[in-house]
Amino acid sequence: MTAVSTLPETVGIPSAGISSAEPHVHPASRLRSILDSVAAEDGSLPPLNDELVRAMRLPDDLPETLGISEVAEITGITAHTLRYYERIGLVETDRDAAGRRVYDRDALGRIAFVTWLRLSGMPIAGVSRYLELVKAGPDTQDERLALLLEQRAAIVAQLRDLQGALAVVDYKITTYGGTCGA
Amino acid sequence: MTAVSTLPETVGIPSAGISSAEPHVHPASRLRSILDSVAAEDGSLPPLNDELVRAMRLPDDLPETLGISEVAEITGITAHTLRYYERIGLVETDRDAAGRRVYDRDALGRIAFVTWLRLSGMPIAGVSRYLELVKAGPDTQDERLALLLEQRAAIVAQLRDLQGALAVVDYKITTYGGTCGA
DNA sequence: GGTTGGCTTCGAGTGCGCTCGAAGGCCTAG
DNA sequence: CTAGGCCTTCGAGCGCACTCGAAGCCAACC
Repeated sequence: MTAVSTLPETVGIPSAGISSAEPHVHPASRLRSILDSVAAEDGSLPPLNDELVRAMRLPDDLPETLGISEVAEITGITAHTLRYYERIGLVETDRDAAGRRVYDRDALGRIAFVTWLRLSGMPIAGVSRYLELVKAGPDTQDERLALLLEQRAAIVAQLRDLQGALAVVDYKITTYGGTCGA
Repeated sequence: MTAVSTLPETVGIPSAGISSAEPHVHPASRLRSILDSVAAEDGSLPPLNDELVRAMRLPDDLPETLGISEVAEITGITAHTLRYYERIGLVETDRDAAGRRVYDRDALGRIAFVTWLRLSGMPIAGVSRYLELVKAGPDTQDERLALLLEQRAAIVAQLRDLQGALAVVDYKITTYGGTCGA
C-alpha cells in the first residue's frame, strides 16, 4: 500500500534509433547488446518478468556514475538530445561541483524507460504527462494506468500495421524472386 | 519475362493512421474493415498470398471510379494529403473533362501500396525512389529488390523495438495491477 | 600560465509530413 | 440567373522532435 510511484524504472535501453528512417544502425551500444542477448533467449522478448528486468540492469563493471558523453555513447542518444530532454523536463540529473551532469544507474534506467515509451510511438507530451503523474503521487495511479493501457493499445495497433506492411513487402520480395531470380 | 514492373500493386488499404500519436482512430473505412476481416482469419496477417491479395481488392459494388472525397473517406487519407502526394509525384491520377481527379481500382491499389510503405516507416523520399525505379523499367529490379530488403529489415527492427516497448508497458501495467488492483 | 577539450546555457534553425487557406472554376438545383 | 458545393492550384504555415552553433566556464595537462 506504499506509494508505488517510481517502481523499478530501470528497465533497459532500447535501440534509440527512434526515427525509423535510418536502417536502425547507431553507434554500437553496450546496453543494447545486453538487451539483444536477453531478447535472443527466445527471440521475441516475452512479457518482462523480474528476472529479465534484473538481467537488463547495468553490468557491475560500469563506473558508478557517468558523464553525459558516456551516457550518449551507451544509449545512442546524442548529448544534445539528452540536454534537450532535460530542458523540457523529461529527465532530471544531478550535477557535480562544476555544474556538470552526472548520471547514476537510476538515471540511466529512467532514460531507458523514457526511450522505450518514445520508441513505442508515445509523443513527448505523453511521456511528460506520465512522468508528471508519477511525481504527483500515488493518487494518480488510475490515470497512469489508463495512460499505459491506451499506449498499449497504440502499440498493438502499430504491431498490426507493421505486420501488414511486412506481409506486403514480403509479397513483393517473393514475387520479384519468383520472376527475376534474386 | 515480360516487364514485371507494376505487378499487382492492388494490395490493400492500411489503417492510414500514419502518425502514431493518435490512438489509431480515424473515420471508419470500408477497406480497413475488409483488411480487418482478412487479418482476423488467423489474427496475424501471414505472408500475403494470392488469395489474400484477391480478398483485399475492392468489393464489386463500389462505383467503377471515385472522386477525391470518396477516396479520402475510404482510405482515411484527407483530400489535402492525396493532392499533396500527387504534387510530389507519389501518385498519379486521371482527370475528367472538368479537370477533376478520377480514381479507379488500380489507382486505389497504388495508393494502398504507398500507404503500406509509409506505414512501414519508409520516408516519402524512399517511396518516391521505389516508384521511380518501377517507372524506369525492368532493369532496375535489382535495386528495387535491394530497397525492399532494406525496408524489410527496418520493419523487423521496428517490430523488435515495439515488442520490447510492449513488454515494458505490460510490465508496468501488471505491476500496477498487482499493487493497486486494476 | 596557457591551451585544449569537454562541458554549460540558450536561442535559433532544420527536416519531415502534412495541413490549411485563398482565389477561382465548373456543375447542378431552385 | 444565382447560390451552393465540390473541385482546382499554389503557396504558406504548422507541429514535432530534434539539431546545431555561439559564447563562455572549468579542469587537467604540458
